[in-house]
Amino acid sequence: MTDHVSGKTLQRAELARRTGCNLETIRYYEKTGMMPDPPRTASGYRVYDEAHVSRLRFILRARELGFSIYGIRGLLDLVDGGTQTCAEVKERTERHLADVRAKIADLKRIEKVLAGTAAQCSGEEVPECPVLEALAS
Amino acid sequence: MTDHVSGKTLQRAELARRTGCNLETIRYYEKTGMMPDPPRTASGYRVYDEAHVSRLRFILRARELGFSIYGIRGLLDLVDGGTQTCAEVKERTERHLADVRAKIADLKRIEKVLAGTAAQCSGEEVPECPVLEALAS
DNA sequence: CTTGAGTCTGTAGTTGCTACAGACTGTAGC
DNA sequence: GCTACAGTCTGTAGCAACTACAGACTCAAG
Repeated sequence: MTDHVSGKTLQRAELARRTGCNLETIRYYEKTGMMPDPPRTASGYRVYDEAHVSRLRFILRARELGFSIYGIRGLLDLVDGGTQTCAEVKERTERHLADVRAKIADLKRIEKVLAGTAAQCSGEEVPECPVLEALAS
Repeated sequence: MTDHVSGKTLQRAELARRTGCNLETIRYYEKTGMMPDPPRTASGYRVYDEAHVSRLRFILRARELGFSIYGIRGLLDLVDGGTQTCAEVKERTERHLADVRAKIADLKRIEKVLAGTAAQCSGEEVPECPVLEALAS
């Protein structure tokens, strides 16, 4: 662990700490090909640099925005593919945006039902609970 | 399969068809204790009745409303527990409602970011894509 | 030279299903 | 009665997207 190749190098735990990513998740992203296989020390320890930090942040940010692994991989392919075809990125983003909006609509429908039935509850110990009735009917 | 005990009896496939539930999911709900172990024919075939249909519909409806298996199990316990303490059902519903609302808020935030960045896209093949920039920064 | 923290690997667990494989059963036609 | 075929049975493996071990190794400090 005394490799000082060029610039700052990080171990896995440091990368995790700096990105807020779970330690094991880093290995998972590597296994799934989203993160590149990092160089290793003679004893096999992974060595990361600032490029890895950026890459991981990109992935985490996309995750935060609800992109699936599959979707992120697509985005990364575009990034890695040299020519970044903005139109394609835009299209994917908008498709994802449509998904997000559909999910919001779904949840709002659910919210309405839940709020409506809960509001009917007296809170008393009555034999008929409006929520359970709503679910059963 | 010539058991006519009392009332209409259904096989698994019929129960699935009538509730819109996947065939295998029924077995899964049985295994996880949400559906009761149904009686069997001499040869081991599961036999369902209208009570099972209702129960399964209850479960599916709760799933639709985003309750987790764990949450549904709680609801079912209350149902099965004789005295249905409405107050408790209400409390659980409201807790779930809060979860749903939090999820909506989350998705709205995501929507905003996605819509904002996508709007900046020219769609042209420019070297800097605003979406990718937004993710990377 | 030992101790303790960090890392390595592979694998199993999570949630909520879904989809098999391979054996059995039930029914209809001939 | 026999055969074909659909339906059922079981256990187990797979999906996403991680997360959490166990058991072996390595590294730096005291």
